[in-house]
Amino acid sequence: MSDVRVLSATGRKPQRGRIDKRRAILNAAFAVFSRQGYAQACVNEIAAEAGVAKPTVYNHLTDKANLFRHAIEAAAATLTAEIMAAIERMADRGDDLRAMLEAVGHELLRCYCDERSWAMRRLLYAEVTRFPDLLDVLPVDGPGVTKALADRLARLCIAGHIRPTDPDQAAEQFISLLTGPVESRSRFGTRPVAEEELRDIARAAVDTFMRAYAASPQHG
Amino acid sequence: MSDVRVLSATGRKPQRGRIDKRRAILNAAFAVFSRQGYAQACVNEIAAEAGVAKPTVYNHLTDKANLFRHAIEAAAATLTAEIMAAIERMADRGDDLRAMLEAVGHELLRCYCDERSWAMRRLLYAEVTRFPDLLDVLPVDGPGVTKALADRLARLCIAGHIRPTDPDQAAEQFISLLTGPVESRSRFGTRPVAEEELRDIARAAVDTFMRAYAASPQHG
DNA sequence: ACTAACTTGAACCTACTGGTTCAAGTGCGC
DNA sequence: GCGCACTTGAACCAGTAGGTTCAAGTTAGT
Repeated sequence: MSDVRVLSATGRKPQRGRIDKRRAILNAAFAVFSRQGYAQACVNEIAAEAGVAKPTVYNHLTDKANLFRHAIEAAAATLTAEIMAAIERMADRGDDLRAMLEAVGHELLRCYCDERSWAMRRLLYAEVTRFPDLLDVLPVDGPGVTKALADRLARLCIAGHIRPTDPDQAAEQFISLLTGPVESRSRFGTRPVAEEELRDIARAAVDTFMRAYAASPQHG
Repeated sequence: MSDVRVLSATGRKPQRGRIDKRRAILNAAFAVFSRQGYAQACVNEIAAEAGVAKPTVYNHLTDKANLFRHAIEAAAATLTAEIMAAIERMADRGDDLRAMLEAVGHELLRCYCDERSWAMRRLLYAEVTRFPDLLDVLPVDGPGVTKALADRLARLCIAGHIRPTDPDQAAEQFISLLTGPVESRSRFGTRPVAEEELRDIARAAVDTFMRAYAASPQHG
């Protein structure tokens, strides 16, 4: 996957600054792609925003397409890490199911509404025909997070806290109940959603989810 | 909204062929934009696909931007009409709530999975920053359809078939339960979803919805 | 038949942008 | 201090595409 020879012919190790430059380029690339979209984004501008000369960009990442790929992947890795941390936190407070689901739901929505997150979804949605494989890196509503959530739900199922069901489907629906409403209300991320509204959406989603999936009727 | 003088100085009426040309242009434009995206689409190709000379395109729709706008709006009108018809059908078979919801859900998903529908969502998602106002025309998960569905649900609520709730929220969640799973499974429309799978998703959505919203526990 | 509206094809202009080249420079290990 | 790897800036090339112009049709009302 790495595009550039990091070991030269003489075995000299790459300098410290090089990797910083690469990171700067990828960050700038993601920022510019986010604002302009793939086709409209201009490599010149990316180089400028990264504080780097244009040939340096082409030295690190051969193509515009490659630049896009790696920029997306890098950004997705960051975002996904944050989300996974939120899901891991589900393990802790195991007493109150509803409170726990609301907490994790709210956390997920906060990640989902992050500016970078919207930008990433916009880019992936737009360029899915040109870069079909990139879908796998999608945060929040991507396969990775859904799977992780399904695992958690499966445990809750075994523990008898939710009724017996297909955990994959339950996770899918839980995510949908969270992200769907926020999608329309925020107009694809162009209008900021108040923190309070996010809470409400998460609460409503959990309420519906509990009514449908809770083992004992504890939604009183 | 119309860009071109349809009445000339002498009051001559526009020819029959003119409107046909316009329609051909808009259709071709939507097709090409769908395939290529806004920036990558080339007006030359649109003209060619419409069987029309390039200046004719600029005669009817001044700009590339305007061309995009009108192409989207025209396509959205068509799609929305189909969907509304599906929702109207909810009025009929009023006996079996579950069957009715499954039917309309399945129908909605079929519209949602139409190739044109995917293309439209891709385009809107991608260009929402450049054309923020276009979001209002979005079919299925747009404001129009959600509102119409909410109206239906409100009636069901009054009739006592579903428990007392905010119909807007219920509609929002119903749509989310339908579209969310299909979104991830079809990889943003790049992978075809089998008819049978669509049925399953609709069934699962309705099941969860009924468990959460049905007045009497009729999900036995 | 006359004329105004519209269409056509092709050439044309202009701007932009992906990508390359090159000579001069810079930092760093030895 | 030497030399290698990398960076830089600027010029450069080539392809592409939005938009215009123009002369030559074509259509259809009167």
